[in-house]
Amino acid sequence: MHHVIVDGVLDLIGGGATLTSLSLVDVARRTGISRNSIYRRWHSKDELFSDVVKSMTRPLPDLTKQSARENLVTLMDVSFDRVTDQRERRMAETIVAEAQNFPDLHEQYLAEIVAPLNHAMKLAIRRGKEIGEIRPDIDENLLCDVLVSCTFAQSSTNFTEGLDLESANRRKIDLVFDGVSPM
Amino acid sequence: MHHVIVDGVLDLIGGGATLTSLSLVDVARRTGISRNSIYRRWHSKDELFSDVVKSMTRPLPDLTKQSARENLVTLMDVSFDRVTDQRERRMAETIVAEAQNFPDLHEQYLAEIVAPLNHAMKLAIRRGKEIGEIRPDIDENLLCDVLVSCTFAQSSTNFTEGLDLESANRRKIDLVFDGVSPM
DNA sequence: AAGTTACGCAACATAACTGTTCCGTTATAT
DNA sequence: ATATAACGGAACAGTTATGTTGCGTAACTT
Repeated sequence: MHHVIVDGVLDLIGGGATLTSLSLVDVARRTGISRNSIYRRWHSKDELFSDVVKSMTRPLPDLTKQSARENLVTLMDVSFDRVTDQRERRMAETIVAEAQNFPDLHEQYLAEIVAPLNHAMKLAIRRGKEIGEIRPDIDENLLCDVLVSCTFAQSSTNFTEGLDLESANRRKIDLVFDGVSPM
Repeated sequence: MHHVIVDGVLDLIGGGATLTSLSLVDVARRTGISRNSIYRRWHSKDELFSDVVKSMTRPLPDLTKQSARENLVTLMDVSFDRVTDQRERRMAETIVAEAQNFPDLHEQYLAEIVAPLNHAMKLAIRRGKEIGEIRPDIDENLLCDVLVSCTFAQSSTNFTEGLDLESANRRKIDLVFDGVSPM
């Protein structure tokens, strides 16, 4: 039941609803569960949304590869998968867009979804430095920012025309590693 | 009057409202203009929003510098300024988040806001290739995607801690140009 | 089998936005 | 000065969500 409702919320958000506009009436209609039962379980929309975000957390892969490039591509792919999922992407977009209306939810999102990816990225970068694959003078925050941006922004703007999504992350990593200047 | 209402909408969106949740009652209250007058001028919320997006278009700077790095930094700064503006950033985020509910608006946003920046970026990249500042084998779409992502994503995730925003764009350009691998 | 828990259905008052209408007032133009 | 256009105020019915309550039923426990 819990899972059905959380799932229904994700469906509705994925279908175009907004955190503000989503009504518990909609959720009840969608899931076939009485509005009453929903009110019994969650005392506010915020609590329900919090459980939805909790359901979105997934374990990140371990950094098993020896190559920093490989590890970073893996992380970007994971993040990209998440962005590719219509429901979770829309949920994330809506949380960002309505951060002011749901500040706690936004914070939870940053802490449970964004931060872990960020942390793993930095770890991979640091290891890349240790094994001499990344120059030691590179700003970890800056590089991390660039890479995470690439996976997140892809959804926000549809400017990616004629870009092979399968290999995009790998090619972006190569681009950032090798640079675009002539040797 | 026209301008006052459009401005009021931007204020409200910037203050946390959603395209869906924003009511013309709110707009009337905010602007002090009677709800009646608003209905007379715009027959739907979509038309009003369309004018709001129109008000957000700004001319992009010409690519006057000789250096591709400089031109690209300039473009990223312009884009970053836009993202820094609380109202326009929120408007953009909301349009993306509610693309399904307002497909025409989303298309207009892509065409009038995103596409021009994208186009200018690619032009700058192409010139960089011509003058030998960028390797000819670099995929323009890929590079453009990475750079535009950086400016757009900055808003979506607040992972940018300890990053000097003033110089961030320049340093990102340098990072992408020079690469992170040891020479 | 009896008790507890969870659920669905229905109703309720309250509140908010919509779209439209009618009417009075204030500018603006010629 | 007078006609036209633009505006504000107020009211209207229709729709929708909220939060709560009462009641009947189904399932699960011991």
